[in-house]
Amino acid sequence: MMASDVWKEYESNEISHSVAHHLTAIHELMDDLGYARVSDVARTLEITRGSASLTLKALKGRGLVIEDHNKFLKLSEDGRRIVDSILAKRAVVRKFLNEVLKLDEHQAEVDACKVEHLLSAQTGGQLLHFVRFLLSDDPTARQFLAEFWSKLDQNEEWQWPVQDVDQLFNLESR
Amino acid sequence: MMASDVWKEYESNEISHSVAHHLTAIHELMDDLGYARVSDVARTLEITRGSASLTLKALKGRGLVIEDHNKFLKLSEDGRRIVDSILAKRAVVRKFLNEVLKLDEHQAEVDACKVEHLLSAQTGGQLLHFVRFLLSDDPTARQFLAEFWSKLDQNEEWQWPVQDVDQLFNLESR
DNA sequence: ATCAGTTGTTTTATTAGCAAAACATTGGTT
DNA sequence: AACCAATGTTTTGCTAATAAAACAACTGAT
Repeated sequence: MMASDVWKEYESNEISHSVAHHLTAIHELMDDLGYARVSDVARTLEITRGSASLTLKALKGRGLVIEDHNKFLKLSEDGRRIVDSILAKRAVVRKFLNEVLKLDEHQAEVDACKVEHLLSAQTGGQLLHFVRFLLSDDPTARQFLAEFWSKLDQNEEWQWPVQDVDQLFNLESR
Repeated sequence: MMASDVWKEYESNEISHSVAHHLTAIHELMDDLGYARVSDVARTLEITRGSASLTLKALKGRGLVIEDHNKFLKLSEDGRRIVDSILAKRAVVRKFLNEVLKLDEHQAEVDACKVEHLLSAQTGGQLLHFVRFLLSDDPTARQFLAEFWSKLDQNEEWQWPVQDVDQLFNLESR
C-alpha cells in the first residue's frame, strides 16, 4: 500500500506519452501520405519542428526510428511493435469506455489516449479478451449488458467522488 | 483521430502523478500517524526532503495543502476532494483488473496507480457502476463472469500485441 | 540565376520533478 | 553550555519535453 516501488514505476516507463505519440504519428503518416518527415510529425502533433527534431533524434538513437538517406523517417521493427501495442490498447480501451460504459466518444478518446502507453501488455490482452466476449453475440453477454444498461438509466443513488469505495462493494479491501 | 487537441490534454491535467502521490501520502500519514510533515511525506515517497519541500510549497500555493503554525501539513477541502477521487478510481480499477480480469495483485496495483489520476470523473463513476454490478450476486452477472473465466482458461488463439484490434471485433471501428 | 518557401538543426530558455549538498533551526541529552 | 539528531529550506545540477529564434540547405517558380 503506497509502496514506493509501486508509485515510482510510473516514470520507469520506457515509453512516455510524448514518445508514444511521436511514434504513432509516424505510423499514421506512413499510412496517410506514404512518408513521414520531421516537419510532418511536428505538424501532426502541433509542436515546433525544433522540438520534433530533438525528440526524433533521441528516438533514432534508441533504435525506434530509422532515417532515410533523404531525411525520410520510418519505424524500426521495435518501433512498430511498440506502436502496435499502443494502438491496440487505445482501441480496446476506447471501445470499452464508449460502447460498454456508454461514455461519449470524445471522453472515451481522451481517456484512452491518456492511458494507452501506461497499461501493461497483460492488462491490454486481458481487457481485449473481456471486451471481445462482452460485445460478442453470446446470449449471456447480451443479457448481462442489457441488464447493466437498464440499471444505468435507473439509479444515481450515490454521487462521485465516493468517500469509501470498498464499502460500496460490501467487502474488505485490505 | 490523432487530433492534437486530444493528445495534448495529457499535460493539461491539473493533477500530475507526482502531485497525486504527495497528496495521498499526506492522507495516509494523517490516518496512520495522525500528522504529516515534509519529512514524513519524503520518507513515504522515498524522495529527498528537499524535493518534497519544493513540491509541497507549490501545493500550499495552490491551496491544496495547509501548513500548521508548527510545520504540520494537512489537506484542504480541495485537496481532500482530489484525494478522494483518486483513491476511489484506484480502488475500482484495481478491483476490476484483479478480480475481473484476473491479473495478479501486483500488476493490478501498478496499473491502477499509473492511471488513477488520469481518468475523468465520469469514467471513474461509470466504471464503479459497472464493476459493482459485475461483482454483485445478480445471477446474470454471476453467469456472465463464470462464462468469461472459463473462456479465459481455454483459448489463447491470438497473441498480443494485436495488429488490428478492430478486425478482432468483426466490426468497423469508430 | 535569383528569390521565396520549406525543411531540418542548433541554441537558448522554460517548466516539472527529482538528487545532492549546504545551511539554518529546533529539541533533547549529557 | 555543548552537542547531536532530526527537520526544513535553498541552491545547484540533471533530464524530458516543450517554445522561440537563428541559421543552413534544398526546392521550385519566375
